[in-house]
Amino acid sequence: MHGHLKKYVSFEDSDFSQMLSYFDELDLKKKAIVMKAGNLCNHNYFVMDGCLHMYFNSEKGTERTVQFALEGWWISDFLAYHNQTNTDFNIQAVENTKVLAISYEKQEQLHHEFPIFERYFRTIHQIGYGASLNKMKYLHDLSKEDIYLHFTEHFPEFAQRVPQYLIASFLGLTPEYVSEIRAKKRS
Amino acid sequence: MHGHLKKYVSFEDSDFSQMLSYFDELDLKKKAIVMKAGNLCNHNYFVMDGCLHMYFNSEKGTERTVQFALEGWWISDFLAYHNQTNTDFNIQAVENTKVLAISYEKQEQLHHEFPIFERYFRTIHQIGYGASLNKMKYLHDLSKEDIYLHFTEHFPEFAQRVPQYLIASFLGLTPEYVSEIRAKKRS
DNA sequence: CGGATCGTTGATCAACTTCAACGGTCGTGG
DNA sequence: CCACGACCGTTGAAGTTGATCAACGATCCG
Repeated sequence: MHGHLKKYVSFEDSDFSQMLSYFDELDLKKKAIVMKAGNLCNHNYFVMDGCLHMYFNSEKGTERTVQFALEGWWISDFLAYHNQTNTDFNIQAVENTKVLAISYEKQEQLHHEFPIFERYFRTIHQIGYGASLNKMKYLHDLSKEDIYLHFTEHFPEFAQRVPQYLIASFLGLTPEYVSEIRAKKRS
Repeated sequence: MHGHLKKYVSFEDSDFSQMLSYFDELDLKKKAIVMKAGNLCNHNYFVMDGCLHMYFNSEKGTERTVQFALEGWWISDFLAYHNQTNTDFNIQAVENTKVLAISYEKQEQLHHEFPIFERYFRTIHQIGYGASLNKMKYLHDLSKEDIYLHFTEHFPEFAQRVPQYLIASFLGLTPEYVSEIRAKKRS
C-alpha cells in the first residue's frame, strides 16, 4: 500500500501508520465472498495480494464478472458505494487474498483528515474510468475471437492465474467458445 | 457550471469567477471536431449545453462511439489525458454545443489553487467509473435487442436528440438491426 | 478412492451482420 | 423557392458468428 500510494501522491512517512488505521485488513480464503448482492455497498477494497472479482447473477442463472482486481487495484460497486445504496454485484476471492477494506464513513473521515487522499482517489478513478472506456473500444471493434486473443496476449499473467471460465465471463463469451478458439490456435 | 459544482462540493461564490478563468469557453457547430485521434490528449471538456460524443474509427472503417456527454457531463480520453499521451479517439459535436475546456496544465494549477476540485473530480470520476461498470452489466446480460429497448426506455431524451445510427454504434449493434427492432415494436 | 470442478468436443440453431437497393427528409446553392 | 444531393432510416435476402445443449475427460483435493 505504502509504495502504491507513493506512486501517485507524496506524504509524510510518519503519517502512514495513522492512515492505515482507517483500514481493516482481511484475509480471504479462495471463493470467500466479501460483498453480497442485495446488501448495502459501504466498503471499498484494496487488494494487497491475490485476486478478487466482481460479478452478478445473470437472468439465465450464470455468473458474469465485470471486473477483476489484482495486487494494487481497488474494487467496489463504485456507483452504489457513492450513493450508499444496495448493490447488484458480488465480490469474491479468486485465490486466497489479502485485502484492505475501508467503510464509506471512514473514507470520508480519511479524506477530511488527509486531503491527499482526494487527489489519490481522483487519480485512481480517472485511470479506472479511462481504462473502462478503452475496454469498450475493444468490445466494439473486435470479434469475440479477437477479443480473447487480444486479452490473453496483453495480460498473460491473468490468463495464467485466473480460471478460463472467469475470463470468458469477463470478456462476454462462453467457456465452450474459448475452448474452440484455443483448439484452433493449437492446430 | 456553478450549479453543477454546488451539487458536489461547497465553495465561496466569490471565488467562482476566478475558478472560471482557468477554462476556455468554446462554441461548437454541429459536427465540429474538438479532439482528434493521433493527437496529444491534453484537454478535458465540460458540456454546458448541447451534446458531444467520443468515437474511434474501427478496423472496418465504420465509426464507433464509446461515450456521449450531455449537459453537465465531462468527456475526454481520460487514460490518455492522465498519461499525457496521444489518443485514439475523436470528440465531435452531435449538435451545436457550448463547452468549457481546460488543459492538463491548467487543471493541475486549478487543483493546486482550489483543492476542492480534487474532491469534485474524485466524485465525478468515481460516478463515471461506476456507471461504466454498470453498463458492462447490461452489455453482458441482455440480448442486443434488449440492450436497445432498455436504453431507449431509460434514456428517452437521448433517443430523441441523438441520431439512431449513433445510438446503434454506442450500444454495439448495426443501424439495420435497430430498424428491425423498431419495426417489430410497431407491429 | 470418489466426487466436485473445470475444460473439451461436436451437433444444432438462433441472433445478428452484411450487402444492396430504395425512400424520405433536410438543408444548401442556384 | 425550387431542385438537387447528402444524409439517414428502412427492407429483405443470404450468410456467419457465436450460443446452447449434452456428454465425455481430466484434474485436483479431501
